[in-house]
Amino acid sequence: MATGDFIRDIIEDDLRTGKHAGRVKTRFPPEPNGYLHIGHAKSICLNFGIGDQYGSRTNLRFDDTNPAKEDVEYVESIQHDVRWLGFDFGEQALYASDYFDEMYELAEDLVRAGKAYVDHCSEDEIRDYRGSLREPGRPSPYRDRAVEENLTLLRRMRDGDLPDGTCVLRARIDMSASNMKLRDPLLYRIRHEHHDRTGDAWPIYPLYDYAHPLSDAIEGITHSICTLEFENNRPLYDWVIEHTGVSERHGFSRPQQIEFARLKLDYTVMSKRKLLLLVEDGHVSGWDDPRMPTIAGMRRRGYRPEAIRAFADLIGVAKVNSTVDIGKLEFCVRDDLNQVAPRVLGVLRPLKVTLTSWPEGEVEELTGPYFPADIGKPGERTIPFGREILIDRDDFSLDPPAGYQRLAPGRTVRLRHGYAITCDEVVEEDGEVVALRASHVPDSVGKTPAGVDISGVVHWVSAAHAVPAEVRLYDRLFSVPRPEEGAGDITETLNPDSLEVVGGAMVEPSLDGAKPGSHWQLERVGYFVVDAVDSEPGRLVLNRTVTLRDSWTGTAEAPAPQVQEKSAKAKTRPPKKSRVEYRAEARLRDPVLADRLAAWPSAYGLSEEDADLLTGDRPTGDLFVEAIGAATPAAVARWIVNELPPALGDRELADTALTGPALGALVAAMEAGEITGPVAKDVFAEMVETGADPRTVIAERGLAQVSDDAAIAAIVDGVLAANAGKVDEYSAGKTALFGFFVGQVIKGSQGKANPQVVQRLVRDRLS
RNA sequence: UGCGAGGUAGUGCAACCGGCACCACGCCUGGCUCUGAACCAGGAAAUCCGGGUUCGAAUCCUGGCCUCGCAGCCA
Repeated sequence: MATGDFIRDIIEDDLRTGKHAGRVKTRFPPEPNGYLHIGHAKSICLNFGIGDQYGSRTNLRFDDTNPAKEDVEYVESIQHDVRWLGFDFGEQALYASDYFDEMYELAEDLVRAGKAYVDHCSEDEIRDYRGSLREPGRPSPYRDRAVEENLTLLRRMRDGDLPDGTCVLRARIDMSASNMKLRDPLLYRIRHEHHDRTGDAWPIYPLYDYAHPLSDAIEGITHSICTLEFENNRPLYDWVIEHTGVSERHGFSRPQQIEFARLKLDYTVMSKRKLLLLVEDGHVSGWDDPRMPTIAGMRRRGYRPEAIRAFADLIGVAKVNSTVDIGKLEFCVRDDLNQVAPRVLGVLRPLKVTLTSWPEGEVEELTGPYFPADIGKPGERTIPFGREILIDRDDFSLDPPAGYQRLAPGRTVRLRHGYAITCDEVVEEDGEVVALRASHVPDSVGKTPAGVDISGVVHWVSAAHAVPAEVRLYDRLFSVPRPEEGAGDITETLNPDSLEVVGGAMVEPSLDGAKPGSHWQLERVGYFVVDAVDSEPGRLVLNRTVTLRDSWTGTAEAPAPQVQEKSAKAKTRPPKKSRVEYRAEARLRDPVLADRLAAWPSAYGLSEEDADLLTGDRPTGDLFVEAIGAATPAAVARWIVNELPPALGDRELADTALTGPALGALVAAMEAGEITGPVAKDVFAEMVETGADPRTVIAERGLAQVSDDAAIAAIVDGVLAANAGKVDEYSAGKTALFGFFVGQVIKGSQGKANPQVVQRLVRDRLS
């Protein structure tokens, strides 16, 4: 189920143009400093999904460049989670540290080429020299050190001669770049630190901006997909690959970095730091606490990989930062479990019901299928039934509200898969209902005797046969939708009811000995999983994965309050310099432009706005002047203002073959009605490309406007005949289709049909 | 503030070259039902704002507004 997102669009384009010689290769590059969470799952599904789709194996590569923060515990859990999600990265994961030798060699190359230098500034000095968002940085005093000296120093760094923090290796790019990432970024820092894989071999470690592009290039990655916050790093990514020549060295095309929006979810947090805090401060039982958005937590909660992958599919991939409604995840989980979880009976808070009409000691074996008919799966189990049964307290009401479909005094309900029973008597103690006495309706299993009025269906277990279970009811971790946006500590908004342990639950005997990790639906209650950690023979522990959807609006609890506290970050930014100002400045510098602005509106009948746009630079204005010979100046101006920029793309006017006289001729032809607007745009595109003469193109291709009723009517009839269904919809009131018909006719004429004539004829035919 | 990215129903995501605003979750109605589930049918609900180009603008031009990211020897 390949969804077409913007990344796959890029890949398709690259495949068409042969950019990477037909190869597609992606990677997932986690830093082993925490457990994977649902946000990573989105990225994993994206990268591995693309790999699967294009038949290439996706690399799992650990970005292990900072030994101080990383741990083998995480590399193991990450591999386990990726495999559990259903993805294959081969026998071995890869490691950035495997490329340390080559990275170092390339660093020496950079130094030799004068593109990197060793800087002895302190951390504070480096920050200071870097400047700020508004001021450019200043060169470090060490920036122009001799190549030989840099080389010697770099080798001393590598040899471990220098203590931590004495110096760093920096790329020599541009200290005044407006993109801060380009202000001589750090490549290597000294860290006398033991590394899990390279041991004590290296006292220096590369930084992300250096290690990451090199790792991608070495592995022959074609599309390096990362999150939005790395957009500013892309020029640096490209710089490293270009100036080290690493791709060429390995015989690969250069990888392309593409950024997408990371996943955010309601009612939870996603940053590793905050998750770690929840674990360390004991707000949850560990990384795999079922309330955690970690893969491990969701697994223990009972989410299956299928559900997580479906979720990744559902939310799509885009460049807009957005927060996904956690209900979508729950939908995917239910949708998945609905197909696979056998249905069984269990009561959370038992209320004893004695069936006075049922003989003491008599047990009947009822049977119930594991799946409802629409799932279409086989299997059934027996359910013992006796004089004493247990139902859920929630299924009885002394004073039932309107529409209540459960048990109440005098009412009759169906016991799921069993008899109908009627509540005869309520046993109360201290004003509390402690038990019920009821009678069964004879011969009501599988049928309803005439005259019996059944209020609803209720789940139950036999008191004598049921097995006890500990049930853990999980709910969202936070009580507010955006815990990270509040002013204070995130722990202040933790949901106090995110875990409720129900000790006295009773489930049907078939659940005795259920396998840890197995999924069940307790009918009318929810989906549950047998806890993989705490459940053992003789002690059944069930985690509620997700509730059943509940569409009963009768007494539905009020929806969680939508706390809106967006003011926290609603600081308004000062306005930035607009393009108007740039044009105004240009006119200040160049009196010719200023004169043009002053003179042209009255001289040529231009609007102030068009005049402004035409006089921001010389070439645009020159083009205008050269073009107005044959055509009306205002029309030429409109064309330059509206049609030139999209035709230009990133090019400068001077880089195209477009000339003023040719443009004038085109506009004149259009004004004279010789050609239509759409045709003019096509011709214009070609003029920009090749410098063709518009008259020649029009004549040679026969692009003259068609206004002849008969010719157009023929096309109209053809279009209406080919879209009979749409015509019916139109007659039925869908008038928005009018534009569709007009568009089809104009396309049918290759854009040559006079639009007014088309409109008139379509209108005639349709009425 | 310099630079970069972005703004389509409540939510998420589409609409290649200007021509039917798509789909899904959620919500509301109804149907079916021995799960108030599932399933089926129907419905309400959106192009950030202003101006312009065009027969026609979510899409092109233009002005504005709003949001996010960048000043770690983190990634």
